[in-house]
Amino acid sequence: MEQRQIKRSTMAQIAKEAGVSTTTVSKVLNQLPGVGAQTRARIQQLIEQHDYIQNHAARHLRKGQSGLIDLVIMRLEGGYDLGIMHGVQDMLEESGHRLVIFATHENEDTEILWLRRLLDRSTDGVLLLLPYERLGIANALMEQGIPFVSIGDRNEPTTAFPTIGSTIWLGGYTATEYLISLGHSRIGIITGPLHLTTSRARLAGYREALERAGIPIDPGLICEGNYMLGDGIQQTYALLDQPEPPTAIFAGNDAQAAGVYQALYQRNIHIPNAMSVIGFDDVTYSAQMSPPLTTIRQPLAEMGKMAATMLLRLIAGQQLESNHVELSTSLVVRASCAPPRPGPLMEK
Amino acid sequence: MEQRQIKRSTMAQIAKEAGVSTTTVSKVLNQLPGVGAQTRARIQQLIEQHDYIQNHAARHLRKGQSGLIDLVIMRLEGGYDLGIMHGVQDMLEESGHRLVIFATHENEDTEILWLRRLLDRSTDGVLLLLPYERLGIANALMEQGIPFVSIGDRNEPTTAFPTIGSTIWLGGYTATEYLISLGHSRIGIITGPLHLTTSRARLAGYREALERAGIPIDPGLICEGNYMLGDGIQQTYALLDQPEPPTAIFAGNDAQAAGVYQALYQRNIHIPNAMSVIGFDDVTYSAQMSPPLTTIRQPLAEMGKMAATMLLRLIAGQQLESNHVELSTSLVVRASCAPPRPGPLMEK
DNA sequence: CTGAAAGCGCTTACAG
DNA sequence: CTGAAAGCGCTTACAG
Repeated sequence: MEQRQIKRSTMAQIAKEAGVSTTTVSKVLNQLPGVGAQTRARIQQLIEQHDYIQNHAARHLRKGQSGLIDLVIMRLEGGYDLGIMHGVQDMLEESGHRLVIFATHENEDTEILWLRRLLDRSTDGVLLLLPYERLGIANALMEQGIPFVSIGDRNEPTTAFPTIGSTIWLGGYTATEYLISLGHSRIGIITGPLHLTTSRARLAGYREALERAGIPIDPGLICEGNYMLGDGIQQTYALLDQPEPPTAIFAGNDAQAAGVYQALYQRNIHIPNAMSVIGFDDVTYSAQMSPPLTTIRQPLAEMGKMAATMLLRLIAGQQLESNHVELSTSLVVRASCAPPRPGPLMEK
Repeated sequence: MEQRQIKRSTMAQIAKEAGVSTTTVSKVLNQLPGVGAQTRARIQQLIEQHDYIQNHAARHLRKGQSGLIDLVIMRLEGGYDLGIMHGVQDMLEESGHRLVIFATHENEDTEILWLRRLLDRSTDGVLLLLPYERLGIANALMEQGIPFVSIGDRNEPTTAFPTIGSTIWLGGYTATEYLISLGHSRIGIITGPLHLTTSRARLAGYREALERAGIPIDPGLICEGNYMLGDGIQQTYALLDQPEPPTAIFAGNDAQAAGVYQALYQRNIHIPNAMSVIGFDDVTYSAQMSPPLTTIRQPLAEMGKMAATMLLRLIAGQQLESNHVELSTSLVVRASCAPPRPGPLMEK
């Protein structure tokens, strides 16, 4: 197929045709003062006629800004990540920046490759959507003086760099309290890796709710998972195989909840009649599960937006009013929870 | 927080320290011949010492290549799109290009905005992941001489530009044949919008399989949908409310299949005991459904890779051996299909 | 209000 | 093998 490269006009051409200098054209293009109304109009017209657009590389070289933001991610999974990304996109669309996606795939080599590429000054700033362990990247960025904001999970309660998150503890509390309000008292919880502050926050919320309700905490009902479908399945089996299994399960995130669903399906246990399930995150597919998942919503899009806003501010050289921001979680009631029902698990 | 911008070294500095011209440094950096072994070594060392990396904007301005590829998408949904994107990413990582994601959100204005931005020469090429109607964009790109490849659905059997897809017809045939092999003869199908070639291809495959098996085609079992969860629900109800409902349902894609699951759950119809369900696409979450969805796999990652490869070739000014490529679909058996069972739908 | 000139940091003929 | 010079297409003090 033919794909001729069409030669686009340059500022010099416009200037020539208009009989002015490129300086003047530049002023018109950038809406700067210091141009006569008539001259401006004439140039404006020419610009439109030519369908002229400033060459990006040239501007970038002069101004030192690429208009690019890197979003670094371990792997695009389509849940949590995607929600954040939507928010980021929305914000950047407004600001006119473009979003470059980079997935590290947990591969140190590609990570280093990316890090090196950063140094060619082709990125104005970075959004970090990485799990805990990889936060060494943050140090590299700080060293290089590249603006960045970190989103989501982390292992330390406090950090030296800007972060955005949500009120996880409250989410854990709310989920548990809701289950209790439905009448449950044996509530299983499948957590994330407990070395993560954010995993422990969920658990702490769970504990708080039980304590407030005067329900004793049974360590047998607390299972550590890994935020993935697979451990959701396994830990559910572990929970079901208890001498006195729970009547409700609180999963650490929605992917894990999908695992809970699968295990329950295998054992032929009806949701929510025989077992209530509540998740965490409220990703796109949560509403698409059967039955639609009741979950704790993290305002992912808003978090992404906020992170982008903070980053943009950093890039502009402004101060952040606060280095750490947490947006509030909320309960989304759908169809996976019901009052506990006496009797064996199997029946409908 | 402090985020000092660190001043990086330039080629000129390296040249000065090495006591050579920038010409020579440039040759070393780009591994060009014409530099003495000793000089080369000395410069190489200096480069490493300085941790020097070429300024991206300057290179871009000189060479006219930005190293950026735009992926244009309607909306990142986390299914089909994401699979393609993974493949694209893999390929671009190899080639050293960076992936810019742009979502149009079905909004004409943002689309035009994006189109205009393309003209600043900041993109080397474009990957189009858009539904049918929006393919007017293709024309704009052709006019501008910007290399691009279109992926997936389309309304015309043939196009003037490069496309990549998969053997949809065969997929439709394979799915239906599998159901028939299980013993089903009343097989419902929920299609995508029938003005799409790719939707009609699925249906044609379905017809072919039934005809081959000598099973008469019942128009009442053919429902037109829209590739979304919602219509999956609705059309399933329509199918169930037939005087003689099907024993198996073939959904146009996996999102729709999730809708089928929901409707079936509502009516308390067991999958696969009382109803078999087969999907199309094999997206990430298909295996996470309860029960895991049997589906027709489109090799999404491979399609993305192939599209990127083709685009890269186009950018390099090479000829494509073929303008249209279709990768093969395949059956992925999981747990949502079983032989039909006589008797009413409700029982377990 | 307008423009000549320098310069952003590279690469690339071209000459020696 | 090596380098001086031009130039990619802009923006920005600065002078008039």
